[in-house]
Amino acid sequence: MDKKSPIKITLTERNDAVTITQWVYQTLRDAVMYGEILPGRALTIRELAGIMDVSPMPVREALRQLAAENALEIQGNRRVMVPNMTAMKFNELCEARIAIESHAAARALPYIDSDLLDQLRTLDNLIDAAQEAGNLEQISLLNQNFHRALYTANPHQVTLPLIESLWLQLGPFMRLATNELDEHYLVDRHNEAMAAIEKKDAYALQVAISADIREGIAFAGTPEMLHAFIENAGH
Amino acid sequence: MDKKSPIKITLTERNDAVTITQWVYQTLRDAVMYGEILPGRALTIRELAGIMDVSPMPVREALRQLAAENALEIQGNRRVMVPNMTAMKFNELCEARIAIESHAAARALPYIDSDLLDQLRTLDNLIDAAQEAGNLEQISLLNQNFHRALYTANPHQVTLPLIESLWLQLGPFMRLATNELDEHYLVDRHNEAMAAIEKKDAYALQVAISADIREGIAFAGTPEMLHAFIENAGH
DNA sequence: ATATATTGTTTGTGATCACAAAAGATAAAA
DNA sequence: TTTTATCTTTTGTGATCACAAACAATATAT
Repeated sequence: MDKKSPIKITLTERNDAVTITQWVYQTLRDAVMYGEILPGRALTIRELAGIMDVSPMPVREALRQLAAENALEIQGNRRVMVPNMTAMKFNELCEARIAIESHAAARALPYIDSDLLDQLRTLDNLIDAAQEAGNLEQISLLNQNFHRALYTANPHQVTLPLIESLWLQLGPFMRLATNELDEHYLVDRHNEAMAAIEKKDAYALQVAISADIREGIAFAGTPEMLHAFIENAGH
Repeated sequence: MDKKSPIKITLTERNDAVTITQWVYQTLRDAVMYGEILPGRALTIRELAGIMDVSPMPVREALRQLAAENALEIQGNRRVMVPNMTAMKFNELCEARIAIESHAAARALPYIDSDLLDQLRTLDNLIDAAQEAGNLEQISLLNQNFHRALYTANPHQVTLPLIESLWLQLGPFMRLATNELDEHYLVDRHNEAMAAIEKKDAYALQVAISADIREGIAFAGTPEMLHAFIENAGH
């Protein structure tokens, strides 16, 4: 029955306060972000609807939304899939992250108060703990929370949706690489970021954020490793 | 019958090679970009479907896609509308444009050949002509084409969708201001950009693009004018 | 007159169906 | 074996419908 590799999706608990479309969207988004769907694998509405036990309608809407966020790709054939990755594109995504996120950080700086600083410190401690425990998923989740908390300090911020789109596009391939890593070494750049915040030093903050992003990538594996995964991911 | 102000949307010709959903999407996108829909005005699926003489289904999908691109806002009440603008948010959008587009320009620079340079020159001449003719819509359309052509020179480029999202968010309010301008003065920064390209000077290119964006905003009106429009747009 | 309850209407959501296009499978021809 | 043609199945699209939640308007009570 399965056309190609069977799709295995982690189904989270249905919350009644949320529409079916929203639940389907979140579920598929997580599946993409955590690399549960192979790039190039054709996604059909009815198949997903069957897996998730809903009608095709909410799936249609969720797929379209994810495509608009560049998490999925709709080909001319109307086929939907996780886009294939290339080494060059991966690099562009990383550089885009650095450019936009360091900008977002600098723009948020004037709005950061001591409350938020405490909150960031708490997140940083949680990350340290997750790192000792070697929980990779927890680390990347908490790391996202750290960055999100920083950027959203700016109440007029407009770049977070764009940043989330980049995270979504990188997500599946970060995972592919980190799966193979049993040992990892990560300098804590968050401390540098928080020191910069305390000094209200925008430039130092940008440097710290850039370094954090670059090392998060490096943490995903050596360039050679990453490229091997990326180029073979479609097959 | 009209709940509030009647919605007037420019209906372009239906192309049979395109799905109804795509046509509806493009039509609504243009309507938002050109400020044909008032910010805060509630958009209902059935009303738009009636105006465009299609079933509610394609309208639903188009609205969701535009919302995912931050062109529309879905409130908790499930109401859809063009988001209201504030002076601070407007400023954030402009600064985000500058940060991302100058990055995209620098990343495209190594890929620009003489063919594309000629193409840019042609566009620049068309802009000059439109400027003499005083055709505001033509100017902003050609200006977008100029920027798009530049950024897409990079075949691995990933930021154009993000940039288009920013253009969409700014579009309606650029229009509100420019409507009131009968006289305008615009330095041609595109020449500076092309000079930087010829010299393969990334920094000079970023300066030129930044200046072009800033003056495109200034061209939309004095800050005071703009703010007056923005703050009153919702009422 | 103001606040509260009730009724009728509109709206988004999600399910089902019909249909044409795309993909896959099978048979025929080279 | 490889290509080409024909048939079958699957799939996205778009229309229609049922229903509950949101909204608007009216009536009732304070």
